[in-house]
Amino acid sequence: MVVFAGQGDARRSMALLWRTPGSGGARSGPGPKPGLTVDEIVDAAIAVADAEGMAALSMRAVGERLGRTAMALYTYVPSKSELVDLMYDRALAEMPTAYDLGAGWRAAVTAWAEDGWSFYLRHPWVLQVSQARPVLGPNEYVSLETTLRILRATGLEAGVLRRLVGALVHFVRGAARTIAETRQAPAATGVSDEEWWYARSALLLEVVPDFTERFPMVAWLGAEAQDQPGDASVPYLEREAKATFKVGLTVLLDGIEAIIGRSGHLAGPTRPLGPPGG
Amino acid sequence: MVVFAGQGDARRSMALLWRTPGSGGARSGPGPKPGLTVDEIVDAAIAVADAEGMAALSMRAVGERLGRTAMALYTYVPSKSELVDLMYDRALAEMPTAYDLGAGWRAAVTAWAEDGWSFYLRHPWVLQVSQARPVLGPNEYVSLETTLRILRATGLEAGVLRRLVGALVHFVRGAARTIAETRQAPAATGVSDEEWWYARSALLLEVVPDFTERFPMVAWLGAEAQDQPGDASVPYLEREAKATFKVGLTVLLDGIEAIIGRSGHLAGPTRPLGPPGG
DNA sequence: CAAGTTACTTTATGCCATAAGGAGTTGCAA
DNA sequence: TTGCAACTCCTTATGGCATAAAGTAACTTG
Repeated sequence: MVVFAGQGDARRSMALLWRTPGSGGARSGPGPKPGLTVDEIVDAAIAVADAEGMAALSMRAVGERLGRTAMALYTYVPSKSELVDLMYDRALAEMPTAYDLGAGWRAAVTAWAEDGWSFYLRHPWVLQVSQARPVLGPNEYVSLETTLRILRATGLEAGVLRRLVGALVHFVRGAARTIAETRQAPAATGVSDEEWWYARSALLLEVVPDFTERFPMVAWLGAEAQDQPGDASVPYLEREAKATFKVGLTVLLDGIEAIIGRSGHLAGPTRPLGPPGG
Repeated sequence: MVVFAGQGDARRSMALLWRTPGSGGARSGPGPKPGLTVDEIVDAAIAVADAEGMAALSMRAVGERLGRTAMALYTYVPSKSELVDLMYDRALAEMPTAYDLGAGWRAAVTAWAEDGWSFYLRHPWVLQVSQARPVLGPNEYVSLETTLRILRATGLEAGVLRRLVGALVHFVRGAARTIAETRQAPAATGVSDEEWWYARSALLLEVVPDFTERFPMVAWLGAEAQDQPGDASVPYLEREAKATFKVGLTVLLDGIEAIIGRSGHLAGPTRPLGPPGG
């Protein structure tokens, strides 16, 4: 039998994620009582990442917040990367798990997307957790199940549904990422967005005096943006990002409606809409 | 007059990006001749990032590729972050700058999105360059101008157009990111996707024996995915990601058509479609 | 030819994750 | 009751990172 590299570690991290008995809290045997729990460490780590960004998340920073050294954490968590996995899954628990389909799938998807949007803005670092080797934790699946329950109401077949979920998630994450990164930047660099843009656009015109001739469409769009009135209490970039989110979502939902119309005509009687008994 | 922090540095990096005279190549004055150019360094850095990912991009690695120490690079480039900006803008130069609108905007946007897709897969690290403080280099604007020239053909007004560009970019980047991260992972961890998934899903069923009952929709969608025949030469994840990209793009384009239809009816005669003389 | 400028190196500082090796605490078995 | 094994938590490497500081050598201009 082939034993893949790290399979032992994989078992431990799965146990941690799913809170298999014995992986979480108080022990019985000899030795000093644990002064911390995995949950406390995960919470502290989330607090650090929320406040100072993923880049500032170090084992030392988390340990300090709990009155320990960096190395103390390794008693509870195998490595930083497993800690990030735990943070990710724990944060995901904040996502709502039920949506009312009474007003139709479109309203439900809109609510879901808005919830995702505000979730990512609450925890911007989540967007930096790689999806390559996904965190197969309980809340990832709860969240996916919730999304699928909504989208099943479109009546589309499984293959299209699967890809639709992907496309929607790509869009929501991408839209949120813009603001998430924007919000990290001032804290990280000590320069506000206004200062930065003011200085940079002055420099741009200095270095590229013929900007308007070289990039007429860009200049035109920029000029039109100036004209818009706006609530000054919300920074311009945030207002614009939210507007992009709304427009994009409308477009996506309109597109889904179009596909539903087509598949209804083309495919005749629809395929089964879910698992037996769903 | 207020001098913002780092404005001097900002001027230098703008000069580097836009290749203002004196910022690039051979000098005249005393001292040894420069053995390198900024371009050579940027190319070497891109080569490192393409081959080993953004995480492996260190000043040492770039220097080594050029037979220098890490510190030698600081003669040419103010810091690593400026180097990344230069890499970003230089890579962006690969994006096509002209699209035929003869077959309509829909065909052109599709071609544009496909080009973006393959660009991001050629240079996955580009997706890790923060958009918070955008790299205001020439090729960013060339690329934006190109996109706008295509989308102007939709006849939509400036505000909607601006947000549409954002939404499309979010989607393309998001879709590409999935594969980009997937491709980095095996090299970074030494475990192939197949091995990883095989081990992980076995563990999942072991830790969560009641998976199908807890997540019926997820299980259903997973089962349906198994049934699909597929070209075995392309890894499953990549095939699926490409399919997500195609479905999502179709949905977006259908949605744009829907919006065009509505705005035509509601807004009456359209607003000017671009800059004067565009 | 001397002086100043510049390319490039070595060395040092202070971060980071984490391996290794204690030190002290606790429960259980002899 | 004693002593050992297990355990938490600490200190101290080790090797990576960006980059500051200072040194060396090459080159041009006065």
